[in-house]
Amino acid sequence: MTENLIRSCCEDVSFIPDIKKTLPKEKELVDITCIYKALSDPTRVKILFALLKYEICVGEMVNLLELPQSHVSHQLKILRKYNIVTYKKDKKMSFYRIINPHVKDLLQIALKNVQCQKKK
Amino acid sequence: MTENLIRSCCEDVSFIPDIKKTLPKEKELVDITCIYKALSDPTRVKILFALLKYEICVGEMVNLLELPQSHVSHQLKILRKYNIVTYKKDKKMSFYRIINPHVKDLLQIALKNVQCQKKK
DNA sequence: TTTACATATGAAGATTTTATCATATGTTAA
DNA sequence: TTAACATATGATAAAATCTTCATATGTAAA
Repeated sequence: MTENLIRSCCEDVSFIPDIKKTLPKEKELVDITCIYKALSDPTRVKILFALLKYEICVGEMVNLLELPQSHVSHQLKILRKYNIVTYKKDKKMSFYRIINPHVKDLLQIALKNVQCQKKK
Repeated sequence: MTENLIRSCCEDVSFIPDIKKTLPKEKELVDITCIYKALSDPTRVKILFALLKYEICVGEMVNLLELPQSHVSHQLKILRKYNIVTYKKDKKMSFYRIINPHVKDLLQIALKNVQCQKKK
């Protein structure tokens, strides 16, 4: 990570406007953090790991997670809000699946990150 | 995302224990969410985008972000807590850089995600 | 049309996170 | 040693999030 970093210097702040230009704008920054917020809860991450392989209905998630049904539904609502999952109704049940194409990569990187840090 | 998903069925819950085995354990789930928590604030993400290219001291970040110095320091403390950045002292100043090897990928994916969603 | 089942939502307290002010620490220069 | 500067920390109020209970909605079977 350390290669070729440009070292700034407090005496010369002239390049600060240049850095500013390269950075994402406020609106974009907030949007970027949305996906991280969506993934920063263990219940939601567990749901998503399951949904990587399976299309699962709410009742099964409740079994899987051993949490109150309302809690699971609320977490699913959050995942829907951020456009990470969608669902289709079949009889009385709602079957969920992932629609965001980047979630899988994000999950895998975070998992690798944990396993990598464990070694130290 | 939809290809080859195994469709579960509430009548047959026998496979639930099998899914459970494949999922990360509670401790690991919490660890996974840590990196997302670290990245789920716009100020921290902005700092990290800058640190992708530059090694920057706190005073410059204050200039860059136009936020109170204490706020910037607190955010840096959080990034240190999660082992995402480190710093070295030079004269009176602290120069920060990224040490986590996965942050760059995570940032790029989230950025792509935003740009991708904008198109819709 | 009742009844039961599956899921979703509202409300509210507990917890966590964010943002700011005031101040402490540590370093360099006078 | 004192003063000035750069950064870090403590305290705290405000905002957001998590979690649960109670209940609403919607569907299908009796």
